[in-house]
Amino acid sequence: MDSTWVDTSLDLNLNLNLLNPRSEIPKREFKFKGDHHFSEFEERALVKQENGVLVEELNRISTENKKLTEKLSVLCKNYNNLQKQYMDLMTKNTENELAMAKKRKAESEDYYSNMIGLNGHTECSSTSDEESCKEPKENNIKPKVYRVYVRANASDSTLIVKDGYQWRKYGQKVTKDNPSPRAYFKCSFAPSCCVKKKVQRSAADPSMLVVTYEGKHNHPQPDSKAEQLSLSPSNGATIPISAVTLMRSTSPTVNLDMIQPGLLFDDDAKRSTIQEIEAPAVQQILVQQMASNLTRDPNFTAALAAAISGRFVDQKKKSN
DNA sequence: CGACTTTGACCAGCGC
DNA sequence: GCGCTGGTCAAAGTCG
Repeated sequence: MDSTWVDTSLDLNLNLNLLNPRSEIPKREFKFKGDHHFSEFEERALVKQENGVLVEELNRISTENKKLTEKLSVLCKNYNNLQKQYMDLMTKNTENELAMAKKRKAESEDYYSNMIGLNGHTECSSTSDEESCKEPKENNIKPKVYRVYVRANASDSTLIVKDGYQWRKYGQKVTKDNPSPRAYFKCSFAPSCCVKKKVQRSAADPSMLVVTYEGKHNHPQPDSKAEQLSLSPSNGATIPISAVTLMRSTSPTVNLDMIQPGLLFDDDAKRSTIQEIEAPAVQQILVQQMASNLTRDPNFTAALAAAISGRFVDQKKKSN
């Protein structure tokens, strides 16, 4: 979907002629009209007339603003519905994939036993936290893997993705298929937490960071304020967590013991598709939220009105 | 001084 | 067995 799905430019439909007293609005010639001096009465009448036109125009703009706000909220509603439907569809597809994988697994038990664990568990599910870290390796159970794509500044070499959790970097490696290094992080908030994440720039699109999460946190999110997943600090931009959730929903959420390994890691083709879907999706959400916030904010409308009136006063001064 | 990052060394898995 | 590769360790360095 194109990011121009909603026009965010504030077309206030200001009749600039309104701001230019030299055009349609009756010219104010207070002092002379030929040899004729306006009387104070005539002068007041002219001002009154002009004020009337302005008030009328202001009312028209307010009405139009209301209409636009309504249209925007309808658009948001429709978008949310579509997103919900899309999520449902994705969930169904994932379930189907898992079912197919199960079927294949049953058919070719030998093949899968060589490639992956036989146990159906996909998460650290043991009773103690310590065990939850060790057991997957011992029993050949792979923890749940989430892959998230995050847009980041291409010039920023740091592989830091703030997601609200506390991470300790324990390694960095240049991999074969990607010139940019891969950084390895462990959750450092709780010593017993075994969640790891890998961050690497996408080979296809250096502006995208590929974040792979492994395992499940066994503690609450330490930074509750960090509901937004922000990009590297240098650019200061943030992506709302809803956007990331959406991205995750489109990326292959996989259970290693169910899906053929090739489907999981040979995902270059998938990745390009994912990027095509995700990048505009994030932009849409940003645009949507910005527009929604702006139209709901009374301060913004007040500031807008002030700016318009200020500009009008400026123009008037200039024309005088 | 403690927490965190960097980086070279080491290890395990895999293919040939 | 050997080499390649990804993942991890741990000592040294850095920073607040």
